[in-house]
Amino acid sequence: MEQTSAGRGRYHHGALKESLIEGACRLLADKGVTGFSLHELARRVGVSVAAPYRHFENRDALLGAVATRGYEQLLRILGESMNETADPVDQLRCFGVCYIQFAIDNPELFGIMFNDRYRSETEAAQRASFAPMIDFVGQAQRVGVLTPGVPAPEIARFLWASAHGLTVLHLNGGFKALGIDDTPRALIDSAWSAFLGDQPREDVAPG
Amino acid sequence: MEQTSAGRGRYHHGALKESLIEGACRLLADKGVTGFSLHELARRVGVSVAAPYRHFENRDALLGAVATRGYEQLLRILGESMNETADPVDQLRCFGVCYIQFAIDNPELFGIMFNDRYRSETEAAQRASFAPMIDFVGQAQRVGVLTPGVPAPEIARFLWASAHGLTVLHLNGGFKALGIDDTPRALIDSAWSAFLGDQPREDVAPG
DNA sequence: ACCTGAACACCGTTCAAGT
DNA sequence: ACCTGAACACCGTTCAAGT
Repeated sequence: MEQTSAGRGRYHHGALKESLIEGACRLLADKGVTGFSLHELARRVGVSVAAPYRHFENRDALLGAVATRGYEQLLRILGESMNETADPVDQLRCFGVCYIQFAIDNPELFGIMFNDRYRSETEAAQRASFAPMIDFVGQAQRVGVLTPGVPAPEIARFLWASAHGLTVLHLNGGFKALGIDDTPRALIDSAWSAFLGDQPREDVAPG
Repeated sequence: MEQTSAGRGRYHHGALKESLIEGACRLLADKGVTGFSLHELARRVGVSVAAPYRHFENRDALLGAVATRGYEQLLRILGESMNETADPVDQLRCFGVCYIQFAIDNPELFGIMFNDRYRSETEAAQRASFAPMIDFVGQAQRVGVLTPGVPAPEIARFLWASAHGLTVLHLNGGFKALGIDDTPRALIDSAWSAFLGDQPREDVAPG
């Protein structure tokens, strides 16, 4: 065998830890949490079953690292999307729509991110994902589109929570029998209309 | 060995299926989904490892039955609590508080109930739990405390979703760093104040 | 320091066999 | 019809041993 990717390639890898995380992300997406196994991951990455234990204390620690990647990916998506408009209300709406879409695109990853089992691993990344949301609420308050009476973290928390609940119920199929438009955009518009006003803006021209 | 409980007691049980579900509920609460195993369940119930397969197609089907029990229990709790007052707004508040409290008391069960994995088993029970909520929203609309313009199922869905999101974030510890009162009651009051008015009623005298 | 080989206890599921 | 016994492939984790 030739040396693998990273250069030094002593036994098998130069960067096994990174390969494990990437492989784990794919394996999780393929098989779900229940189908996820360290044996198969080791097989896929081409390494012995014991090798991952040099880099992660156990299965939970590895899945915690995957969940953390999830938060980083979500943060990046939210950042990109919310920068497409300067209107604070549209930014908040963007957050909700992207949040639901992210969960639809990565259901197994999303399912892991809020599991108490991995909290110690994901805590920091979760807080980092939450921070920009608070900023945008603060901006909306300063512009006068949200009441300044309530602390921004409290409003942000509620917007996050309701987006989260809508997402879970949507993934769970809870809206199918209700005969309601259940696109991410429609869910958010309808849910947040009491806060953000009833008429969503049409196609926003990028900056 | 003497005959067990139910009477006929041919080999071991009269009602193995019921024993399995009850044992599974306890095992789930003890060990969580990840720690839950059919081998240990069979051991606890005092039956061979193959026996459960006469009553459930597989592990998922058994956990689906447990999740269904969860919905039935939640429905009972909601019903009891919401009957303690006749005021529609207090009834809705009751729903939110009970919902969060149920999840705090049964975190592993709650975690299973909204997993897509068991949806086919839980679908009907979930809809049944959701129905009274729609009724109460309808009543609140007729009394004029909620706008009649929006269909009741849509409002109910949103209240459920936001309660669900608050619950998950709360269980996940997401409110600890924010320095906010995070009792179930405070979470619901703050979250729903825009819909249900700002001043929650004090102790309601029962019927 | 980083990885392999081999092993252990445990798990989901199956199936022939018992009553 | 309902259950047992025995088995299979698989999994999480450990540990002595290799380079």
